[in-house]
Amino acid sequence: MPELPEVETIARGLSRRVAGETIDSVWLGEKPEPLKSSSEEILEVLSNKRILGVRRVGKHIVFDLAQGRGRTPVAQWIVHLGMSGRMMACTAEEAPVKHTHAIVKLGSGRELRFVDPRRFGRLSVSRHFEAAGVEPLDVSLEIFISLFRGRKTPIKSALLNQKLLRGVGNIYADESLFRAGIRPRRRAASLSRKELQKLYRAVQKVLKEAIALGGSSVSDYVDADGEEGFFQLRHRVYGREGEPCLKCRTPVKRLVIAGRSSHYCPNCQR
DNA sequence: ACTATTTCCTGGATGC
DNA sequence: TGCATCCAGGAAATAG
Repeated sequence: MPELPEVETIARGLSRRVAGETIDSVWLGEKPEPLKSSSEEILEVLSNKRILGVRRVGKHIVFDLAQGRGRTPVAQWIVHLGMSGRMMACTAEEAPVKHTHAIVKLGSGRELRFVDPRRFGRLSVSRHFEAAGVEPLDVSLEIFISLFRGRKTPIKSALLNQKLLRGVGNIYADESLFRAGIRPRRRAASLSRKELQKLYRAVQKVLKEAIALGGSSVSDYVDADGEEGFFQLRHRVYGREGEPCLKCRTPVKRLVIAGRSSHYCPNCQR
């Protein structure tokens, strides 16, 4: 399940492979499940464009597009991988795998393919893409603290809210809360300044470590080159229900908050 | 203005 | 072995 570190890894890999390429043609499956854009809009915006580069915004992969040989971006192609989405760069000879919903043929003969078995992913186009929320790795401590002011929702839910912080998903929310020593059910507004500062540092540390390790490969995540990440080996609570806490040996607990599994150590987190 | 709940989707795991 | 059921989760939609 791609969150910020996985999407960052994928976007970097894609940029390395397809930056500068022209888009020759686009094929969209029957139900590409576009977010805000119709199939017609996607085809219209992508045609005759060149990919300037690929970057990550929150959990979105953003392809910056220029007209013809131009150097200024005039539109963006935005891909959200959802739960099971994959964006792969491959040669035209490779047989398309099941659940391929979009194929973009590039000038070099290579192709970008969007594959998504569970269909939670979304494709869209925009001419002025702006995401809600702030980037957790760019935000200042003061702004970070202000995000949670007056919020009665559990801190876990607040971390998952993409309109506040963008890019943090279930794994990194749990791992950050563990490292900050904060229970997931605590009301966001009840956290002290000191606790929020710990959380701020924990979020940034966890995300940076995960990016350095190529993300977490749970279920079937692989990056743009088909490589697995290694941060799952550093998970301290996520997916470890019943197993001993790596700090104090207390069994890790799991509860459901906002419909999401939340893992924490009842002893280390207060 | 917030917050909580439901919905979408399918592969894999579990249970009988 | 095979079939039914449950579960995972991001974010939009809906309800409160």
